[in-house]
Amino acid sequence: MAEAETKDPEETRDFIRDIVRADLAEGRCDSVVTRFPPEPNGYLHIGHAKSICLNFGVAAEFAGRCHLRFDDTNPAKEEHEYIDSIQEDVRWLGFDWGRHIYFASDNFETLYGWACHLIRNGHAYVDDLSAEDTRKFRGTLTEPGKNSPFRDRPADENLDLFARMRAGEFPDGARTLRAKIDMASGNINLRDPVLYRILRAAHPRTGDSWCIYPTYDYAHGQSDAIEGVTHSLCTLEFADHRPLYDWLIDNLPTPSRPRQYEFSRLNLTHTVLSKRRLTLLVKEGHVAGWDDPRMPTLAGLRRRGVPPAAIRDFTRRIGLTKSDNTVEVAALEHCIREHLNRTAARRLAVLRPLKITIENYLEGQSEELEALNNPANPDAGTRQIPFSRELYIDRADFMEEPPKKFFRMSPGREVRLRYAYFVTCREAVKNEAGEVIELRCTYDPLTRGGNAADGRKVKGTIHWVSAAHALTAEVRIYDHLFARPDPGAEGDFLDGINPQALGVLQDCRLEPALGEAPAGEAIQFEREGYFCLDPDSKPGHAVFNRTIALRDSWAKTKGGK
RNA sequence: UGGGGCGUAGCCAAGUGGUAAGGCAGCGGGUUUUGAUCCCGCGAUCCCAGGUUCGAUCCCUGGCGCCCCAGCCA
Repeated sequence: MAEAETKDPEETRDFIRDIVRADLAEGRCDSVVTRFPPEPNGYLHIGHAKSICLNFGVAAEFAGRCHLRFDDTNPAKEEHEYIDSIQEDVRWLGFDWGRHIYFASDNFETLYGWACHLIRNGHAYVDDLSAEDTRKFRGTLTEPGKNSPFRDRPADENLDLFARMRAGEFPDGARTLRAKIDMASGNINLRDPVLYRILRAAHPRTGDSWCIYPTYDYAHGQSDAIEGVTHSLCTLEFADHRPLYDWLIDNLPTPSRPRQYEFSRLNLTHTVLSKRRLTLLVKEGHVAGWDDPRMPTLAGLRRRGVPPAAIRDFTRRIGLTKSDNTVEVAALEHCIREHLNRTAARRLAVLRPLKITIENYLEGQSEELEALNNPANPDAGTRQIPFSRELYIDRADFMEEPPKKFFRMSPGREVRLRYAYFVTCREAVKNEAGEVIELRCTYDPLTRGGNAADGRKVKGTIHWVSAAHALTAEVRIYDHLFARPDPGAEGDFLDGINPQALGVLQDCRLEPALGEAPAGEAIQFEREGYFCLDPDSKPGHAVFNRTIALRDSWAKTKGGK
């Protein structure tokens, strides 16, 4: 039922799928092999979801396969925690790499041998230039670089030096292995790019068995070739690297010839999607962690209660092109509401309780009323909700002096309590400070279930909960992490953090059926939004996260006035 | 004054020599025991200027604008 998702190659069309389709049709490859290649130096976010859905999606649609490969070539930044979280997040998103999990580090020995191959053919050399001098020799965007004085060392000397780099004879940064291409190229990536650097750092997988590590440019394409990847899909900023990608494949005895294609990365309003910035938010404590529900990380979205199917649908709807784009969060929010509306069970919960007393309802009496679990889905069945003399309604549903078009409770007005009775507010009781602390009401016994025997109508329907039967809970309300749509467009992006992004309501009252809510399951609190139980919950202290509010056109009219 | 990429509605995005899909947002209206959902309706001198053509968003030429690249990060 939730399978509105397509497996038909004709359904989703974009320039990448067109290329794959043509390659298959014209025999340039027998089957398609893609890969999702994260570096384990942070948590996955919704931008990665776009790439994951593309790579695994294309593989599934064309009956190929998609590998999960970790580009673990920089032990200075990588951690095992990330290797684990990435796998968990990809699985949660709904994808399965089967036995095809790989690590660039598995290829270190092969890569080393191929580097020697490059040296022997005069395609690479050991350079003694410091990092600073390397930069100086590289030239600028408009001026060509200069050849390193070490550029023309004989192959034997290079081979010897390279072996000694590996053996640990030189300090970090003392030498590099560079491809010998063209220091005058307009493409800076071709100005003798570094292939290996000396770096003494414990690697999450190879430990301290290496002190030289291949760079991305050297490891990535070769890993693709070793795995038999046919279509290496990456984001636009790597387009400049493609000539180098191809040059390496051309000059190495790789078992296959992968092709790289680039698409534009996702940008979303009201949040940040750069690993650097997300890491900063976590490390500096601006959020509670990578899985903070305000974060655009998959872990954060999961904890927030966003269904993975909504994310998949979102990535499909935004399309795939090479144009820079910033998608409005509203588009994501739409997908979330759409999926939740179909699946979430409905419950009544009062977030800001205001007590009301039904004066003509007998003290000590109570009854059970039947309520639909999901009006959109009859199969979801019904449940019983207790009703009694003392109830809670939301403070926002009462106004002593209501403006025009306010359909909720106010003195003298009759409204419907959902699934219960019509009630009329007779009096607002105030404290010394003049604040309304209780409403005295009467009910019409002939409206049980919410329909009047005489057919009279009522403008508003509000939710409620029986005071004596209610559960109390904490509810966390989330808003956009950044108030501006474009954080950091001017000044430090951290200054744009929305202080209102997290709001905590401590004294919420829930209908009893909510006592059985399993963690993570989406529930609609009627007239409020979609919520799910947070793992912070303890016995006797439930904590709910608001995944997303229901659309609220009343707030719009009210605010627009 | 180098190299690469991109310019179709507020935001995504199809299309392609014959006169502009769809989604999101917005705005109106209808249904409604969630002011939700659902349903209906409304928006484009296709970056600009020349040229080719019976006809150009699409082809050609020249502009303009935006993004990326000078890590021993990925």
